[in-house]
Amino acid sequence: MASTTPIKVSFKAQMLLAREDAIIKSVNRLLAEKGFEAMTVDEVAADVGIAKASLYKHFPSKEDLAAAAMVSVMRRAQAYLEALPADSSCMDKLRDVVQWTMGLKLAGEMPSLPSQNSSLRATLMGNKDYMDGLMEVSDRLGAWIEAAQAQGSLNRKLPPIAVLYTLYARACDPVLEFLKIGDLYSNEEIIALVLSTCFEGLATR
Amino acid sequence: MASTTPIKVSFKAQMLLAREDAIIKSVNRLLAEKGFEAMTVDEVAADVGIAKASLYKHFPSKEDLAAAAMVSVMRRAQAYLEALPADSSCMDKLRDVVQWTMGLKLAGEMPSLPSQNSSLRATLMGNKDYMDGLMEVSDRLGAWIEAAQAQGSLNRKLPPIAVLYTLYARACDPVLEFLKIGDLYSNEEIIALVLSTCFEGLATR
DNA sequence: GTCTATAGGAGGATAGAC
DNA sequence: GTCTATCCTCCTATAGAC
Repeated sequence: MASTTPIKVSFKAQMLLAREDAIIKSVNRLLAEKGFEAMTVDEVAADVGIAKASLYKHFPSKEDLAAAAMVSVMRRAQAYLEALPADSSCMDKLRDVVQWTMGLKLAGEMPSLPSQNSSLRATLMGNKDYMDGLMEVSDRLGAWIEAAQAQGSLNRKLPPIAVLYTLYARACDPVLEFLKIGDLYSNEEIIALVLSTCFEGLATR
Repeated sequence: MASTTPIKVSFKAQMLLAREDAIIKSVNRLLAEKGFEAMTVDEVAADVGIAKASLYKHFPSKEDLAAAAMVSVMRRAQAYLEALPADSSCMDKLRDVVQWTMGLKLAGEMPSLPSQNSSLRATLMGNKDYMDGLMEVSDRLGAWIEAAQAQGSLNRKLPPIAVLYTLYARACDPVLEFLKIGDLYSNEEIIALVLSTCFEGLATR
């Protein structure tokens, strides 16, 4: 008995995690598709294939569902930052990250949250996993930004915080979806275009 | 009797228009503050100071309220474009327009609509005033973009449509509100920063 | 933890008197 | 056209059986 119990517990815990992963995956996709307000908990339940009440056993509110999706994305971002080649220049790293986030967005894997909803903001701010991830990512990017400025490749006149926000904003840039709807360019071309306007600007160099 | 009737009618019509202007003004402000989904018709009615049912005598739906606000903004944009000095270069005109839209946004006068909501999209698409305004504005900006490219001040490698979208996107750039919340810079400084990153880019020139 | 069924409430829209 | 009062749908969240 004592020898089987740990295995059983571990198995159940694994099932639990697998289900929660499936939930987060659905939430992530639906958030990317329709946004927080338009996404309903019924849809999430239907998409996962479980009853709505079961969802609420895993996550106490719709806001927490969204927060879990954001934590998931943040973890992926951290992993991506970690995996960047150490011999890249800081400027290239910044380019890579922006490119990666835009790829996520175009692939329908970037949750889009209203920056205005207050109950959601409160939940996010109270979520330690999310805030820690956000802080770490911001610190890393901030360090690269300052290094790139010191090296002279990034415009020294721009406050690092403004640069950071500008990079973050590419993850929810409406230009991406507009160009995608226009259907004139491939995802790669769209990313290259927006990446260019972001770093090189609209004006001729 | 016959002599007073036209005056009475005109007066009543003027009152009607004045009230609708007040409604649109409230809608505009609330849309800028909270966005379409978070704004409730009850709030609009309370803000205007009339009953909700009265609102529905003027506008048949919440979507039409938002559309009216967008038409209003579009008219202001058309007037602004019209008033730009004819001797300015096309590049300067584009800069001026973007600067103006960002000023509107920072002043809380730029309605923010979700690009995803389908019923709203349908109403907007079906609104001739809005579509006509959008077309005219786009045509004007498009002409300036192509002229600026021909003249060499705007990057020739960028498709004009991508440039147009990029300029439009400044009207709802989250970087503006983030920097405003940070409270480190004045509105003018924020606008100058974003304008610079938009046209000159993040990389050193 | 999963289900069915339902509470509870917000919010868009309307009825009908004046 | 303005009001009060109400309808009705949708959606978050929960109760309670298994």
